[in-house]
Amino acid sequence: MPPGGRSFLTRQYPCEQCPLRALPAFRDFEKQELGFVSRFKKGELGVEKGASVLVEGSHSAHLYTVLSGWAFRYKLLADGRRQILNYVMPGDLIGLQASVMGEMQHSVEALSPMLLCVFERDELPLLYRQQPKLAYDITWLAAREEQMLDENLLSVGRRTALERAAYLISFISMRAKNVGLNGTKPVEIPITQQHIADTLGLSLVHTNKTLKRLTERRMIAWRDGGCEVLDVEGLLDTSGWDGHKDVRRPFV
Amino acid sequence: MPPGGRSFLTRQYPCEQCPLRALPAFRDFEKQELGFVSRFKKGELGVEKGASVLVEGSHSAHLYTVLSGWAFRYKLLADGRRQILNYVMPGDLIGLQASVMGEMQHSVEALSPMLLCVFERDELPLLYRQQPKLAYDITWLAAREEQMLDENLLSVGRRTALERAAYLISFISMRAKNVGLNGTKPVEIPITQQHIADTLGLSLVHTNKTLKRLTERRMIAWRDGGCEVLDVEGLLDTSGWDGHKDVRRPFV
DNA sequence: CGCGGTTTTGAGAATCCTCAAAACCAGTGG
DNA sequence: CCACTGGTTTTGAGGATTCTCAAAACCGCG
Repeated sequence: MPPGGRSFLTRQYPCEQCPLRALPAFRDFEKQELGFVSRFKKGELGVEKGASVLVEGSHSAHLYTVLSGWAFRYKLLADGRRQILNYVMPGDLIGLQASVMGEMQHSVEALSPMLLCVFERDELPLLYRQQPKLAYDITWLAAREEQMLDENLLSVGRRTALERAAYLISFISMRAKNVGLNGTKPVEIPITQQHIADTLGLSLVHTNKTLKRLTERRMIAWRDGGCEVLDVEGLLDTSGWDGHKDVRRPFV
Repeated sequence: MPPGGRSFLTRQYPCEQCPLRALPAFRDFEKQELGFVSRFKKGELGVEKGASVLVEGSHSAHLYTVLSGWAFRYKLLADGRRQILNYVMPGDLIGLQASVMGEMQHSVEALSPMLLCVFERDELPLLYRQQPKLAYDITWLAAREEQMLDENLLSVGRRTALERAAYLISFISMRAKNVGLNGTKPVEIPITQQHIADTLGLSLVHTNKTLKRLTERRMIAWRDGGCEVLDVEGLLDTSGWDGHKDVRRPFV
């Protein structure tokens, strides 16, 4: 049972009918791979909004793939300062660090209700032995996470507050659209300005004033506790970011 | 041939006599793994200080493990602002992103003369098929890089200038000591204050003033174009960082 | 209606930036 | 041997950004 309470177990989605597989963003599985993953998967874990999925310092016995919902990864300093490292969306793998290296060095918290596929950490070596292609996919995912972190670090280190905010929102928005969150409607991101502040490395007050400028330019709007993205092109433009090429990506 | 000029090829160190293997920081290989890596290795590449090892946007056909020397990974914004993402030391793998995902999203530049083991990107799938343990090691290395980036991002986003500087220098120093750079003498880091500034997300001037405070506290000293670390404990203390547990780590 | 969480606004203070110039230092060529 | 050069470090000063403190406004929910 994960820390942070409020969770439940189910077994609703057999891998053969995985809702993610239908999305064009993800690569197809071979039948044999599908069979392996199906055995590899131990069930589904539901977590409520605000619940901790993983906490820093723990030795989680599990590895998860997000089926639905949003979350974020973060670290804390001793006095409570928080840095959000990245956001987690459907198809993303969480807990790989602990699985591979032994201990979580960051925490993960749900931004919305989530459904997670549960895998056993101890069976990862088996996957590497029997499914080299899947093993390669896992490395692919790790490399992608690293790439996103590189970009985030560039942003926090070298972009201005306005550029940072525009970059972050367009980045999240594009990722969300890519995995079909919110369907075709304008993307709504379920976060508070405090989350944004803790991602950008800014104070809440200054973040608010920065977002106001984006709001005035009609690029975003704040609706019932979330950020609605109105003009991704405009955001990309003010951030000075190219955007991602969305290649077809693997997941497990 | 890598971009950035000034490089040469050799074949001096058979894997069986790899100088890294003697270090206590690295795990041992089984004979069979050693044989594979030995065939996997195509030769050695020497690069001079200041040379580009990899550049953003390229599709490098190679993957490297650092045998000796220092380097750094970085990204640039369109107007020239630079963010250094991490430093590269012996035993580190570089170019994995391009190998796995197709294109480099960052550049790598040598801080000192370096010697690199050269591998073929195209043979990586073969490694995954025949050597699951090595494949696992590569994932381990990717997860470790991610972990370092997380910590760097926390630093740049949430630590004060003084904490950041102290964290960075103690971090580099501990890594360097771990892989035996500079032997047992106090670690000397071959970087300029501009590098530090671009790592911390600060201006050169403010970085200089911040480093001066560390110098006055006798924690560091600047000697012939590099940073000498005098008091790691003091640095750790002022940074509010725990330091790394140094587990025995793999390399390829 | 009251409550807790979130957003918004104002204001003064601290941090950090840019501009500018000097000092320093190793290497080069005269 | 010395002057010159380019890169790096150091210092000063004014200005912009960002921070903290504080309070008000807003809003969904019980």
